[in-house]
Amino acid sequence: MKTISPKTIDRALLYIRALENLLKKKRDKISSSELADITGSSDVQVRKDISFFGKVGIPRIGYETKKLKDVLENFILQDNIVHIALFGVGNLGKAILKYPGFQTDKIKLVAAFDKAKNKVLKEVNGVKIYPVEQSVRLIKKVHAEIGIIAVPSENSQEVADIMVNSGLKGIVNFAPNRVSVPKNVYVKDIDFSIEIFSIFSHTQL
Amino acid sequence: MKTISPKTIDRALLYIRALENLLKKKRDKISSSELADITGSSDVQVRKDISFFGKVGIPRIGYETKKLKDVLENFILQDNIVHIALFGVGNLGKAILKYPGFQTDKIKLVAAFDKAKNKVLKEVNGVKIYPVEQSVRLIKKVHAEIGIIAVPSENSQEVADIMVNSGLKGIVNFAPNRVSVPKNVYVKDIDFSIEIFSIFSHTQL
DNA sequence: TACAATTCGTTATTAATTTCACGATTTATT
DNA sequence: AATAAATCGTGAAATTAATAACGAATTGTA
Ligand SMILES: NC(=O)c1ccc[n+]([C@@H]2O[C@H](COP(=O)([O-])OP(=O)(O)OC[C@H]3O[C@@H](n4cnc5c(N)ncnc54)[C@H](O)[C@@H]3O)[C@@H](O)[C@H]2O)c1
Ligand SMILES: NC(=O)c1ccc[n+]([C@@H]2O[C@H](COP(=O)([O-])OP(=O)(O)OC[C@H]3O[C@@H](n4cnc5c(N)ncnc54)[C@H](O)[C@@H]3O)[C@@H](O)[C@H]2O)c1
Repeated sequence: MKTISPKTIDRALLYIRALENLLKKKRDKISSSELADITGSSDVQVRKDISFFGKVGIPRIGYETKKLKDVLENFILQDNIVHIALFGVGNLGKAILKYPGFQTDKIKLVAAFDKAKNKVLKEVNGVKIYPVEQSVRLIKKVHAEIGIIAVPSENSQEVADIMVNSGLKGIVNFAPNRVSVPKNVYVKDIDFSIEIFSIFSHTQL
Repeated sequence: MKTISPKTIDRALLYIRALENLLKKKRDKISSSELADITGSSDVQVRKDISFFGKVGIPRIGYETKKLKDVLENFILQDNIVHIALFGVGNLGKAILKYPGFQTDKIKLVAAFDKAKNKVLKEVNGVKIYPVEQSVRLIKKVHAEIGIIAVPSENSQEVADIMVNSGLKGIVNFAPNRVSVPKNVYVKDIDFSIEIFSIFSHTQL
């Protein structure tokens, strides 16, 4: 039994969203090359990725939009809804709370936490902000799976520790430093400054 | 002459920042394995990456913090300052304007643009918000290199076109769709929802 | 019905990246 | 001086990922 590669998963997520958009536009068929254009890939890559999930395409026609979306979603997301807990309701945290992309039928931001007393117990975009002291209990109660770190880097490790104790299995870390977690917890760092430098270096080549 | 790999560049940026932090703490020596721990890599990977830049290490000792930082910076950033232009001063754009990481001695956010009349001509964190109509002229004037797209996805392509016309060579796109640009312009998509799904998938494996 | 055109699916090939293995260098110690 | 310990540097091996090449399937058409 072959295992799916992480790169294939990430591209499949792009395919899924592209397919959703196509469905909204009532496009019921799509070819590998058009899907490649939309998602910034190549037709071969698209077919190769999809082949992992079985034979879903129709030669000479392409893929049925709905069917392909269902096949990909079934494997990658099943009917799971991803529940998110946010730590830090400052500049970035507030923007995240207001982000409609985190309140869809597939993703729900279920709780926010802040250390500052004056931010606590307010509600932003339907999400209540709780004091950090209640976080472990509340996260377990709402069964969140993913945590977002949007606190200053000085506090990122303490937040990561709380997340681990709460049973979160995945973390997005926006603070510009790494946090230590047990190796069964997956951390993805998103570092704006490093991204800028990386792009800049790219343009210098 | 070997060319440097993009992955090495991205890790080198992490090394540089780690070295800066070590210097602040007056640590003047560092081993590949400790640098690996800090940056989430492996000691071999660190040495292999650094070996691209020459023989900078001292056997039995490690690397001189200052020297290694200089060598890496010299290759990757020279003494360039990266100038950024931001499009879209909404929830995310405002957070970015207030982000201190974008006002350092290596990165400067030099201009912001918005379509909405009521946002224009205000100043956030020392950066003035201009009407989009003036963007091409202003960006050329201040010699920005990198643009940030923080507008709704319906408007991302028009912003990308402006960026290309202004001569920007790199773009960070936070809108959840791809934009078309000439192939000499480098675009990095940062898609929060896809990141969440990706992490979630990881935790399911 | 035969043939051309189109697009998928898959194996083979190539390229890129990471990991391994180990020699070389330096310093400390007996 | 010889030996041990630590750490760098690097070619080779292994792994992972991307690309190419091409057969198979389907449909439209002469
Ligand atoms: N603002 C941006 O656009 C931006 C971009 C990229 C990364 N970041 C990073 O994201 C993080 C947050 O940035 P920001 O601009 O929102 O900062 P901020 O100072 O505006 O907000 C930080 C918030 O975290 C809260 N906090 C502190 N310690 C906490 C804890 N232990 N538990 C819960 N809440 C806690 C504070 O009360 C505050 O509300 C920082 O690490 C920053 O470097 C910010
Ligand atoms: N809020 C978040 O945390 C978040 C996270 C990830 C991605 N995003 C994405 O970032 C983008 C911005 O999100 P937001 O929450 O800030 O939205 P927002 O609606 O709060 O702000 C959008 C801003 O863009 C301006 N704008 C629209 N068209 C423009 C144009 N052509 N030129 C210049 N300015 C223009 C609007 O006037 C508005 O001020 C969206 O694409 C969103 O999907 C947001």
